[in-house]
Amino acid sequence: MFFAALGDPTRLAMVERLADGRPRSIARIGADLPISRQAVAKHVEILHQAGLVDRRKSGREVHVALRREAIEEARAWLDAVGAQWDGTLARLKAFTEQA
Amino acid sequence: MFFAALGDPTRLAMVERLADGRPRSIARIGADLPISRQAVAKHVEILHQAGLVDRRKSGREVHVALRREAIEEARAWLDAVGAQWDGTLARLKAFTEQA
DNA sequence: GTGATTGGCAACAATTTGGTTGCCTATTTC
DNA sequence: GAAATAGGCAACCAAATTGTTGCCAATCAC
Repeated sequence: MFFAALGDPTRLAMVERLADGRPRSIARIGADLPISRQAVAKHVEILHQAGLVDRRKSGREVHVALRREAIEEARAWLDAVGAQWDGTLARLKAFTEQA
Repeated sequence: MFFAALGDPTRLAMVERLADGRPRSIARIGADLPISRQAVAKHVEILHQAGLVDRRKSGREVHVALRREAIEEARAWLDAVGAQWDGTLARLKAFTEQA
């Protein structure tokens, strides 16, 4: 799940750092975190399964990059919730049904 | 935490239904869920601690309402991530430091 | 007042999660 | 080639999460 992946503080910090768009190796991601490389690898795996990051192998390293589309998906979900709240969605629905 | 509260599928479903802006009692929220009322109450408590819902006691019932500001906060976070990606944030920072 | 309904509290069980360590292979670097 | 570095795999552990049940108090409906 999407939000679940962002729900862990360690992963949220990872995402925030990757948000500059620059890919990083697993070792590099873990460099400023107080956990083992294996723990970092597990978090990356969870982010990957949630569709939040891409992994590209290059030599002995794996470069992890944030997927921009994933962020936009999450925004779209929140927009939908906000729209429903406004009643905008209901009005839009009425309009499309009429047309 | 914010995203963690949205990370559970049951709670996500609750939020989606509450997104119409209408408060509901705990019993009412649980009516179409396959879990006990006590489990529902626990989920509501988690949503409340995350700042996602308000609770208003009325007689023997507790009315639970989604907090619109919470949704906007989440959107703001995602916007910030997107902005950093664009470099917009970096440019904004350069601007404010110059001023 | 009796009975049903709403919700709180506490104890408990099962599963998931977040972390560790040890060992292995592959790839650089010298 | 030897040593160091990057990462995968598996076993294991502790703590948190998600759910349950039983019981209790308050309130509503008749």
